[in-house]
Formats: sequence, C-alpha cells, structure tokens
Amino acid sequence: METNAETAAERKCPIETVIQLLGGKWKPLILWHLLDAAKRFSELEKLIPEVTQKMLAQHLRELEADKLVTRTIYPSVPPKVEYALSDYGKTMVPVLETMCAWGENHNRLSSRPIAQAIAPV
Amino acid sequence: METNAETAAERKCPIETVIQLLGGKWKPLILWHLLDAAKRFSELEKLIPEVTQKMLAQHLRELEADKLVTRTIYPSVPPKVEYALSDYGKTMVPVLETMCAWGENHNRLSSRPIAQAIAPV
DNA sequence: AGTCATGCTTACTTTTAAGTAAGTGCCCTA
DNA sequence: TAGGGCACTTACTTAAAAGTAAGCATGACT
Repeated sequence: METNAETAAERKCPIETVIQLLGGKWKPLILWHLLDAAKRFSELEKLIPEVTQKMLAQHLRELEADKLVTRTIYPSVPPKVEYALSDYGKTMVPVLETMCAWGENHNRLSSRPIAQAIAPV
Repeated sequence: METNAETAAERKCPIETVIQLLGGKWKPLILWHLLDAAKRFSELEKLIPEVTQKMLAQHLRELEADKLVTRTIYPSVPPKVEYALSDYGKTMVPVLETMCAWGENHNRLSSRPIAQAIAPV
C-alpha cells in the first residue's frame, strides 16, 4: 500500500490517525459502551443488537491490537471475557467526549438530510 | 438500509455521526487544508498529490452536501472555484483540533507498530 | 446421551468505497 | 486553428469492508 519513499508519519494528518483508529462500522459504538464500564462479549452483543459476532470479534481484536482496549479472560466455565478501555484508551476519552458533544448537537439539529444548521443558506 | 422501526436518532451514537461526516479517505485531509484558508480545486490537488480528481470532487461534494464546506464559483475564465469551511463547518474546528492533538501525540509515540504508550504492558 | 451457554472462527458472498483513464466545455492566447 | 488551463464527469475496474451461516471447544446440568 505504501510504495513510495515518504513515511507514514511524515505525511499523515493526525485527524486521519484518529479516524483510522475509530473507523470501522462498530468501533465508535463499542468504545462508547466501554466508556462507563468493562463489558463482556455477550453484553456487547446485547447492547449492539445489529452487530454480528464476526464483526464484533474482529473490531474488538483490532481495538486490542491498537492498544485502546484490553481483553481479560477469566478461566471460568462457561468462559468469561471482559473488554475494557486500556489506560492508553482512556487518554482518548476527551477526544471521544468532544466528538460526542458535537455529534449530539448535530443530531439534534439534523436527523437525516444533514444540517441546515447555522448558515441561512 | 434502515428497515426496522427505530429511527436513526434514537440509536445513533454521536461519535458515529462525526465519523460519518469525516469518514472518507480524503476528507480529514481536505478539512485540514481548509482550516487556515479557503482553497481552490487545483490547490487542493497540489496539496494532496495522491488524490484523484474524481475522489477530490466527490468528497468535496459530500462535504458541501453536509454543509461543512462552501463552494464559491467566480465567473472568471478560466473558471475559479473556491472551497472554504462554512460557519457550520467552523463549529467543528474544536473537534478537529482535539483529534489533531491526540493524533499527533499518538503518531509521535508510535510510528508503525501502534502504541506501547502508557501502560507497561 | 443430549442440551445449553459462552466466545469465538471459518469459508463464502455481497456491498461499498476507491481508483483508472478518458472525455467535456469554456474562452484565451499564439 | 491549435493548444492550454481549469474544474470537473462518466464509465468501468479493483479492492476493501461488512454480512451470512455454519461450526467448534469446554464443561456443567438433566
């Protein structure tokens, strides 16, 4: 994918970085649900009914690989696995909150045909 | 796509809203370049050399449809078209800045294998 | 022996996003 | 009359993301 000389760091816009970490159809929602407390796989399934197990597992694994989320296995039976924001993930909370605040406002202003918000066109 | 009863507003996570607006391979970069000043099509092409005209046009049209960006045509010849953050788009600046700040920090900490940042794994 | 729950994985299909390359319309300058 | 600059479109191809459906391992409970 990176075929030319410049490194990712040199030309990458930091906004893109965040979007890449959060981009993925279910990641914002997953993080959103982890904001208040750790959740197990089956809880997330219930909280996000439209997500398939495959996508939930895949996105959780990606969030884990990106160090935003931790995965803790309790050796009980039936198995219990808990997902939580990592310390590093918590550093992103202010970002998520800022996004939330804007997003809420935006949703209020425009549900569907997006925004006829401020400007008196 | 929306086949069941609940409305988008009811179940949409506000973070998702922001990501949907910014999601698109070139949108963060476009916005990033519009932060300081309005730019014309050809300027954006030069600033983002990897983008194709098709994608640049498409993403600009989407940003315009979302009211984040304005498009001003100057009836000169050859044509001149300027893209700028709308007033509404400017309300997103703090969000973009927060994301930038985190993203920069993240990029610094981890160029490539992502983040061994805080937690002493 | 059969069923249940949990937390997944795998193989395959469909959908969506992005990229390629060529073309358009305008008027201006050489 | 020919070519150039600007700001795009259009038709088509490719690649990436998401979805579907089924299967698996463990051990407990009946």
